[in-house]
Amino acid sequence: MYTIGQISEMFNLPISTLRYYDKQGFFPGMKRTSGIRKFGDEEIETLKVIECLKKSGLELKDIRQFIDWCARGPATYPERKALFERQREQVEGKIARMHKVLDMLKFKCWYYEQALADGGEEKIKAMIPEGLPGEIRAAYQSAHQE
Amino acid sequence: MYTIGQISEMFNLPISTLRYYDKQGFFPGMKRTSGIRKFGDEEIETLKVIECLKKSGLELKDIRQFIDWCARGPATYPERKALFERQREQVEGKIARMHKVLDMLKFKCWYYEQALADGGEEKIKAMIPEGLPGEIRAAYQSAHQE
DNA sequence: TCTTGACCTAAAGTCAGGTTTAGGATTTAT
DNA sequence: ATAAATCCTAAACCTGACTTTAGGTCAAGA
Repeated sequence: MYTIGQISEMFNLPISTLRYYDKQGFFPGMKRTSGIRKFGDEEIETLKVIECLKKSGLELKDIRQFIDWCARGPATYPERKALFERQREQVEGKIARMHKVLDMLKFKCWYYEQALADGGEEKIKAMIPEGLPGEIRAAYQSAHQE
Repeated sequence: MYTIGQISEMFNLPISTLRYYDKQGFFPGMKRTSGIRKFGDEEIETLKVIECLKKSGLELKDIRQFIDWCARGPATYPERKALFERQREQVEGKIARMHKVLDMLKFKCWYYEQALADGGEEKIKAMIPEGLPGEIRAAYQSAHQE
């Protein structure tokens, strides 16, 4: 069993955030001794899931909904499964979009490297898109499609 | 030249957002005819860069800083280059973290599929982590390390 | 015993990034 | 020429996710 301060260090989250999560109902079974919160294995796993679902783009109220499903037992397995499948798709899409962002950034890195070497942008601008070197052209086109 | 409504459709952004960006100084050279905004190629490229930098995790005030650098000419090439290199690293890190999130989600998808098949979680919980099938064990361990 | 550090609550405050509202002006189609 | 759609501004409002404040309780070491 851990105190709020230990969990704060463990997860690198402010104490105020942990209290806020508790107030929002994320730790329904948490024990206390004379008012002081005791975080156990269950709460630690919950925090891992909160972090995961947050990073997947879910809002706290929807994470709260998941916590409620957990408390309602096996009858909600289908909802929980569907949630994770949905978030999995979301994250797969997100990663794909991030690769496009990365292509734009790669192009811009090259662009300013050239601009710095040439002392201006005119020469580069005239190269877009046909005259760009192969790898850069691919990044440019990936970033500018649609 | 395009009206705000056309740009709104083109980028799938609310008109109010475009006006908000304008008010924040993102289109310093934008023309108007009798008060009505005219978006040109420059503004379109700016919007693409805003979208890219936003998705890379940059705040609007830092994107605004970049716009100001652009207006100050070639003297700021080093700052602009450094910005894109920094954001490129950020996004590479972000993608790596998203793969870990994805591993957690894959594990949870499998978990609830099993729970649904078994009618309970006891059997699965007893398998963690040694008894898990290879691919699932890898995802579990990737998601639970540190 | 006393004091210091870690814990507690409720309620108000903060911040980013917009969105809505209210009241007009302009442009386009009929 | 008039009606409908689209544009404008300033200012107030909103949302999510915390954080800070103010005032107090608890536990462990000197």
